[in-house]
Amino acid sequence: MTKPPATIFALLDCNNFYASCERAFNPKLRKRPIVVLSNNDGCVIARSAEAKALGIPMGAPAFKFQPLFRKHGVAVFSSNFALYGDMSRRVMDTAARFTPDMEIYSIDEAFLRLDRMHDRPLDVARRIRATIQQWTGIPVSIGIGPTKTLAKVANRVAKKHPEHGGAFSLEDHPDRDRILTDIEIEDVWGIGRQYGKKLREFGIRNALQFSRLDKDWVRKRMTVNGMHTLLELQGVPCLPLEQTVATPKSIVCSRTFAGSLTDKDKLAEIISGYAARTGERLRAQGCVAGHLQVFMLTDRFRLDRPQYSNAAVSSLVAPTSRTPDLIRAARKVLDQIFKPGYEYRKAGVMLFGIEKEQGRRLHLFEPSPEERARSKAVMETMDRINAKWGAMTMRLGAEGTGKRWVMRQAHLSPRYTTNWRELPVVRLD
DNA sequence: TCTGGGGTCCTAGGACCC
DNA sequence: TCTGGGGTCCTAGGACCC
Repeated sequence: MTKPPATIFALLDCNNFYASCERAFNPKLRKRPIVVLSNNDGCVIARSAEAKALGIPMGAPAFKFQPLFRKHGVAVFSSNFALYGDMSRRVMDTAARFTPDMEIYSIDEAFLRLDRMHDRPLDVARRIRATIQQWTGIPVSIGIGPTKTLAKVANRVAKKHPEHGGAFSLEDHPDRDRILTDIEIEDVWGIGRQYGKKLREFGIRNALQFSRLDKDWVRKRMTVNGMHTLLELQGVPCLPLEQTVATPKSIVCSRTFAGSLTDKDKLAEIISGYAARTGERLRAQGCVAGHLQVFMLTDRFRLDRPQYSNAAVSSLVAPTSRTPDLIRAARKVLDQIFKPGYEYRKAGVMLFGIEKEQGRRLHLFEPSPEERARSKAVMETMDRINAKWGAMTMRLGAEGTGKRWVMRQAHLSPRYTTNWRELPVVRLD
């Protein structure tokens, strides 16, 4: 009997993705430190290499770092997810030309399988990298290993040591032990702050030490997931390439407001807007939802103010993706949980009980087929218009007519690739 | 004034049933 | 009053990821 050929995983990861997206359309930003801020321009969620070198940490509150930004000429951007999402698609489409065995893991990462190809994995990786750079302007790093977890490790090495040219392979690497020794325990994929702290109490400080622990000991303390991490570090694949896109279990839209809010009608408009956004995403997945939750809370950082938070669920009469149904349910829940006199700082809408619309069993209280077809057509038209002309071009009255005043976005870049009115202009002087 | 948003999975323990 | 084992389902909490 011949052994099945070993799998070879590659992890492709965009370097400082959001910062790189901003830079791709603005050559003046080359070499300049860049930070991208969260919603409301609250905290730093992405940094260019230059910004990291200035010691700006991930999650840094923007207001505390203003002086540093000014002093070093840091280019500051509000997050522009329309741009990042579209750039992500371009990167992924480019990678997919090289192999069909690909799992899009996040907006800026993909796992690929590089066995079953003619050329050496490292050579393929270098070609993928160069092509993505050329076609999209986004720099990526690629790590290669016999398991996903080791591919992650290799990716770290590729990022940290530029002398490898952005691609590094750990398969059959003679010095694997030394490399694993250099990986801090919290930097292992699947081991976060809590487990890291716990492991350090046992004297486990790096990936190599962890990989030599007893399987059952790890399982008992870190669940089956921790055991998988252990085995994967030893080169035993436990996590397969997931190529089918699963139906989401939940869809959330929530925001922290730029200021606080006491007015129930305004809150109702905002929550209606969130319900509409979840509906759009639900329909984009071809799904319907059975339950809708609304939650709201006061400012958790202002302990001198009265605190209140609450959430409640409404079961929809029949699973639906129609925006009016979702808004109606959300407003009903708001009536239940709203308490006057509090300054609300954050609210959100969550859908769950999600299933594919096609082929599902119909519910007793389902609208008639004619009614369903008609409302489906209305929703589709709305989604098409908003896709073409920008989000919220067309919306329901319940969402309010005011501007999106609740969100602060003082440093927003143009939607270069997804809006005709914001295309970049090239001047040849 | 100022600290994001969106997800997944696992386990322990309680309620309930036979 | 004490006495059992085994199974399922649900929820809360805790961990992780980007």
